[in-house]
Amino acid sequence: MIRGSFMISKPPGVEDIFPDKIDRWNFVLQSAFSVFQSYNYREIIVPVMEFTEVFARGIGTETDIVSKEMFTFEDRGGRSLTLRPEGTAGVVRAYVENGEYNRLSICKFFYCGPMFRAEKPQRGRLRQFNQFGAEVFGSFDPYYDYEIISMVNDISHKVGIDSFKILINSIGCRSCRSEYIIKLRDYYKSNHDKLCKDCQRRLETNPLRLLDCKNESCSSLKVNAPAIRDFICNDCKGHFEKVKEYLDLGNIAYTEDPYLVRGLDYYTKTTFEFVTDKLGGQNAFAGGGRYDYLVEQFGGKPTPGVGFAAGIERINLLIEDRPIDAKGTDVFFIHTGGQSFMESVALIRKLRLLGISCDVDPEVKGFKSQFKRAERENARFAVIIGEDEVQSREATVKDQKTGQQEKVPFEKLSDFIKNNK
RNA sequence: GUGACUGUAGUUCAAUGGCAGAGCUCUGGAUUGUGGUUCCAGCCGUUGCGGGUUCGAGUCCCGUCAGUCACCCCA
Repeated sequence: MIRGSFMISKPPGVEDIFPDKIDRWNFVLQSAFSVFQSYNYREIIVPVMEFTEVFARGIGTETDIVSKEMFTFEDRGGRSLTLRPEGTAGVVRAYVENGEYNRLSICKFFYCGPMFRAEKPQRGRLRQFNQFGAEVFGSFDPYYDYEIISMVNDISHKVGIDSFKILINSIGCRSCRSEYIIKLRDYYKSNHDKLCKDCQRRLETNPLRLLDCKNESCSSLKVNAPAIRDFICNDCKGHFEKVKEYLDLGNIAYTEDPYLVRGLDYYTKTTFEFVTDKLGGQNAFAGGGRYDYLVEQFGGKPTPGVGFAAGIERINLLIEDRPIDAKGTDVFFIHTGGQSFMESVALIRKLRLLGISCDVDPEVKGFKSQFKRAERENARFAVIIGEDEVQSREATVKDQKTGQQEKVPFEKLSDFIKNNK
């Protein structure tokens, strides 16, 4: 901080991302995009801001996300707006609002962008964070559950995440799940006194989450708790078996976790999470599942769906030791000022118009500092336009990798760079 | 949101309550116009911020802000 000035700082839990981190960022996004393309998914861009109703109805008013983690404010007309805490609800709203289900029987989308949750920040847990994700609309087929999981698996390998586990579960459909929840609630009610305070509240608000509690006395009750797999209907059971069959076929290893319960109410049947032990408490870097009633909840024609979202910052943390090629400029010009600089500027303009990346320091400095700068800019070539070169109309081109240099006439410079870079 | 810990130069870290320092980075130089290694020199601070105790506070106390970790939750 400069003395006498006052610091304007960023709000907690948001990040500035400088160029040295952008190479890794782009590598992750490009890897994801190329996998999306290989599965024939197409990009959709939806607003980061929606009417609060979109998330309240979509995600569920009793969830942690909606009840305490949303950035919500009023517009000037007094309508309640919210910065999106996740991507699916907005995509579903757009799908329904534009009547997309009338066009194609199956729609496959991917998206990426910032999400916002008012949580207490921690490493790998930000208030503004970025996700990419995908959604499929229009099919009950378990093939698509597999396709989504397979796609996340491919992206994870492609970006170089060393060790991760895929947890999968089925939480049933509308009918069998509610039957299960009644049984679950009965079981825990009879053990009400052994539950921690949080769980006594969960018993009313979100009984599925009882299975998630790490409190010792609560988790010991889990052993004898009714398990969802004993309650799901034949349809859900068959669906889950088929998903696993596809995963086996694709040689994709997974771990069944009968207690995997996700914090969004819209899921049905398949849920999954990609987890790692390298992110502390933030162990999931991707997650998703099926949501067969969400579209009709938004007033659309009943249309099933399945999707996932992955956290870009968390993925970056997982691969931060992995070297990424840093892109530098093609040519850094070295000059001695005056006419030498004027010739350089003219040549730079020509090369740039031909798509060759050039840079130069306009100040007159020693060769030593200019070469240092060329090094730092990761230049492929250093081109010297000094007094001798202006006289002979030949540039001295130094290959920064080999250290070799040669004379190249001004008019042949662009061809030389193009052919050798 | 609850609890614990941390906060010193651009950065990584030192400094029994007694003159705020080092490595790296950065800038310049080591005989005419050549980077990465080496050597020399230089720049960089109201010790996160605000109070208090003290002859004296980077150090102790209170508050505040931010970060980290755990809980919670999830990407």
